[in-house]
Amino acid sequence: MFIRYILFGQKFEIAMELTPVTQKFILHWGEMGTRWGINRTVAQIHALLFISPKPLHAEDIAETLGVARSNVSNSIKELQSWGIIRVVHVLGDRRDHFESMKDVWDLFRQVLDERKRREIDPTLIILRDCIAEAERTRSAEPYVREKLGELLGFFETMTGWYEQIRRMPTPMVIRFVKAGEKVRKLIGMT
Amino acid sequence: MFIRYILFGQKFEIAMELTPVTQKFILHWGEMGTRWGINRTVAQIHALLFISPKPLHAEDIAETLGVARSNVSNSIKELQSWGIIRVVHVLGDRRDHFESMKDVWDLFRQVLDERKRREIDPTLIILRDCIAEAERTRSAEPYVREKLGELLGFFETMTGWYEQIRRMPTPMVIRFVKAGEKVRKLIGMT
DNA sequence: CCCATGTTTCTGTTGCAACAGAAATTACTG
DNA sequence: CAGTAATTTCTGTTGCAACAGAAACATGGG
Repeated sequence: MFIRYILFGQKFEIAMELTPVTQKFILHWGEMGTRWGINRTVAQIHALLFISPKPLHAEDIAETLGVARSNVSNSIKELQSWGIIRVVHVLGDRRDHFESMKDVWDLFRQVLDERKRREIDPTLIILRDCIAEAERTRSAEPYVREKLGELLGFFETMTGWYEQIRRMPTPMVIRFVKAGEKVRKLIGMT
Repeated sequence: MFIRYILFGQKFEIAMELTPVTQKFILHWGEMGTRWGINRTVAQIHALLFISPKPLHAEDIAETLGVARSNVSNSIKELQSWGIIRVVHVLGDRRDHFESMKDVWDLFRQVLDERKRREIDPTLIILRDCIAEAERTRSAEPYVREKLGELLGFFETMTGWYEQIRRMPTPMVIRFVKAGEKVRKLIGMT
């Protein structure tokens, strides 16, 4: 969010202020992030890149959000690990520029995929482990085994379902979701 | 998780150790909590109550998990605010005992409801606000308006869909989810 | 009405993620 | 192969959520 110009053969840039609307959105997105276990700054940077019409470089981001350059660097790395931003290059500029995944549906799918990989899959493993060990050693109370089993069943059903959705192309997912009422009736009849 | 006994007319209780399986589960659940923006201790307490065959009182919980009594008190309040644990009373015992919602599907539905109420609904409001203001003042770039609109559309579609699911009784939800493949085909044909 | 038991609130402490700024490293250019 | 621009890594700091323990408060029973 800089304005760039050249004067007497020298480059200048001044930080462009965010509009109130943009600010409000970025701040809210940051708060939402914290509620979902994502660092506030990371979420803010993502919000900024998401609504930015053009890719931004790290200095831009640092200046616009008022955080340290190093902080941006690490946050960018975090966002990359989530696979939701990528590096692009601008002609005549050596600096890395970053842009967010722009399609909302793809974006959320990507986040869900990552969360599944990082959190749900390990949980499935742990639950299976626990159940196996409880079964083997007979140490745990039957009730514990029962409950862990129910939890595992739940997660397995849900991931299985997600795998289905996951394979659909975006337009089909949208159709699927929007057909909620219709589907409900169909299933109700089954 | 205490063993209680009476000796020479005096009550004794000793803290019962958690089985390795139970420990493993509680610790993992705690970590999962932190990843989703929920306090570790809160999540651990919930895990403990979930797999406990009988309601536990605060002292029990504090002793078993090795945290301060006051910490348990506040965490309990937090869990109650999520609506996933409730107070029960045991005959001949003045203390409050707590038990978790026991049905996995109900439990997750409850959590989803709360998250929607706390996070999604406010986000919808903010987004509508932002878009309205951008529309009114014409201050924001068209691109920003466009992106905010897409985001709003996404959230509206998803919440609309969730409302549908929300109204189904649990067995129907399960059927619905398990019928994933079938539904996919139905929609594909639509 | 007082004592015992149980719970919540208050207050000060602590551990750690988040962070800034400096230093080191890497990549480019003329 | 300097010299500069860009980025990452390192190191020390800080703010705050999480927490423990004490104090205050509530409740029930004899």
